[in-house]
Amino acid sequence: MQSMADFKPTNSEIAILRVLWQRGPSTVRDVHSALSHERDMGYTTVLKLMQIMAEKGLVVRDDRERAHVYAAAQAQAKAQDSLVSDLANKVFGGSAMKLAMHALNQQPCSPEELKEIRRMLDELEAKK
Amino acid sequence: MQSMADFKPTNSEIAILRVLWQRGPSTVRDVHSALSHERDMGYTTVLKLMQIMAEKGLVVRDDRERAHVYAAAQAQAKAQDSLVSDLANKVFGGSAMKLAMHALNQQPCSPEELKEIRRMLDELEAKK
DNA sequence: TAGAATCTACGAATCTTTTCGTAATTTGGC
DNA sequence: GCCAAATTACGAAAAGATTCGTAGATTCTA
Repeated sequence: MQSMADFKPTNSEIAILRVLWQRGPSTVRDVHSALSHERDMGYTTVLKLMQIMAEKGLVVRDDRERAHVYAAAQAQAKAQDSLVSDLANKVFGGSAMKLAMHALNQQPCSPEELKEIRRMLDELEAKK
Repeated sequence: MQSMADFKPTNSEIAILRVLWQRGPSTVRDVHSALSHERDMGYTTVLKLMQIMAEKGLVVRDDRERAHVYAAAQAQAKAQDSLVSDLANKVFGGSAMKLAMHALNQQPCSPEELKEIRRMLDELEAKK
């Protein structure tokens, strides 16, 4: 079991990971196109960032083709958990529950969403 | 009503805010002492950070005494909300509920905590 | 096959964050 | 009053994150 204490993507890196999670393995051009809708970044800027991410192990690179194909090294859910737990530690004294309560309180939920959460709580309780 | 879209403390700044929220208005020495248990930071490093935070408006400074007294400019709950919403936007497509579900799933909750959450959900539903 | 387009590599500039040393000032103890 | 201790101000170095230009290689197209 790896600790993953070193999974700390920067904001730009998160933006890139988001694209990779959504699109699956992608080239620099793919990512650049996807990001260009929201961000104003040069092509080589994205390239450089992705090269650095490969060095850091945030992404894996397949360079069999001329246009290298990058994929997120971590599953989205796992990465999300790391980031949630990081925030819990930084600003909620380590309590993920407090974090959850703030999240639920600050954004209106639809009745379906509320139901979904209750269902999840039931499961949690059952698993106990 | 201020938008607060610019409330983006860095990690060190969050560590300092945490102390100010916990202790209330504090001097640089207070904060440095509190942080020294977990971090290895020089006194003037903390001082400089807090001066910068005052410039940015993250803290307010009372300089009537020789040892200036700093206080967090935002209530803890408000700041927590900003950071939660920021994370939701960055990695959960803006959905605070998804964030909450990840938080609840990844850390075991006590029965009391589960009850507390259900109570909160009831309130949310009632308020609708 | 020549030229245009596309790609990677990489150095370097810039900007932000974090760090701390030094100087100057004030306070407190003796 | 004097000296040691504590404080602020501030410059600047170090480290980290972001940006992009240019060079060189490969591929595509006419």
